Amino acid sequence: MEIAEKFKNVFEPELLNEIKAKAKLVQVKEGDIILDIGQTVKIIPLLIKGILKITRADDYGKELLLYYVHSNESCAMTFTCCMQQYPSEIKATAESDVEFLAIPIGVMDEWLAKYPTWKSFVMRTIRNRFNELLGTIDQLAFQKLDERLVTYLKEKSKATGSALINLSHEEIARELASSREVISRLLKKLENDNKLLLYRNQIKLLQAF
Amino acid sequence: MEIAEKFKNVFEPELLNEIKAKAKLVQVKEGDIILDIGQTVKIIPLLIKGILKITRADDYGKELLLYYVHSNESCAMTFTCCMQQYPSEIKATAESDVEFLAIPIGVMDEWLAKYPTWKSFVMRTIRNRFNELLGTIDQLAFQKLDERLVTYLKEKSKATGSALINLSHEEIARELASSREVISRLLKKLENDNKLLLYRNQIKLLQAF
DNA sequence: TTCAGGCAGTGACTTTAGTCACAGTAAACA
DNA sequence: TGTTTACTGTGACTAAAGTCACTGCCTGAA
Repeated sequence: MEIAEKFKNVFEPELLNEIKAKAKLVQVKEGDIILDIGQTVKIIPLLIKGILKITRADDYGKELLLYYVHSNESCAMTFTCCMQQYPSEIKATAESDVEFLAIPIGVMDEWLAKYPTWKSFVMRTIRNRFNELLGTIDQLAFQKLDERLVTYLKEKSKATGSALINLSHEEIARELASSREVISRLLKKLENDNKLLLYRNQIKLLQAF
Repeated sequence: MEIAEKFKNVFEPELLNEIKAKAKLVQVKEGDIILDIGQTVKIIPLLIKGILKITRADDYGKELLLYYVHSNESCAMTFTCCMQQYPSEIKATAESDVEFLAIPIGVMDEWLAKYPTWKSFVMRTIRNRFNELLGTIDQLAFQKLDERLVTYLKEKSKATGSALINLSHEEIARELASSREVISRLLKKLENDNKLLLYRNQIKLLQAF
């Protein structure tokens, strides 16, 4: 089994064996919703390939991007939710085709006590997600929409590893909890400032960005 | 030692003994800063009495209230920061006179593996703080300032257990990352709507609130 | 008792963001 | 190929929030 190899520098050998024995490989397609708000957390995902997008939504359809989960990472929310079988407060969508190891929540408790590498993985993950949420809060509280848009595009580009971003203005507005027209205008201003080029469903970031 | 009694329904007896042996009682005055942004976390606080206010600040002085830590609770940030000796991303101020048990971070690791009640306390705390951060994000992303102000006043009242809130408009503006004049106007509107009464450095919430 | 400093109220204005309406254009597909 | 649909651009307006400037008032220290 090649899969657990990805984690061989993260977890101790015994734990890797446990993972091999207990985890199930799951594959989902781009756009699939892994977990929606209100659903009960049933597994802990360990990402092997692809990117998960974690978002938050209000009662009437508005949405907001919180952070991405990359390969070799996991989602802190699931750790803490699963321990006591609480429903999820967030939504996880496959940003690209995704493969992950689904770890049954039952082993969480035991592994935490038994495997130091698991414990520090969990703590590191929680710490990172906390900081990402704080980053999101900073953006919302202290930055204007044009700055948030720039940050968003940079992150998106970094996440996909490309200067070409395939998104409509509508989708961007959605993830920033704003509106399409406003995003269109701000993007146009960035284009006029030679920071990027606009195409239909596509944005190309330039060096100056 | 009476102190650990407060936690006798939360932790197992052995752990209580350890706490008695290793923790140090600390008393601070209203307004004291327990931990500032950038400082290294040296202890885990277990609150016995009073309220801690956790805030976030940007590079140029603007501030934002994140959440309160009440009696019998702790701060999730310190858990995860201390594990790897990272600097704090947040600021903790004593909202009232505060007493807490300072637990040396060294024991964290050991207790997590050894005491199930400690582990679930930690996980519960992390989960609660996550949800509070999500609440803050919701407010910022989806609510207008007048709604945020109302929520803020309600929380404040709940935290202190009183319908009388001793704050200047300036301070409120600060914690909502807004400006004094705007808050003054919104408060005035609430007063006109018979939701509250305004005094110098004091606000009285009415039933209608 | 006076007076300086902190606090509150408010008018006038600017900036930022959101909304409405509509036009033009690219892509999809029948 | 022509038609439909989704995406983009933009003017005009409204709403929300922030800023500036000034006034008056309460209160605590001299």
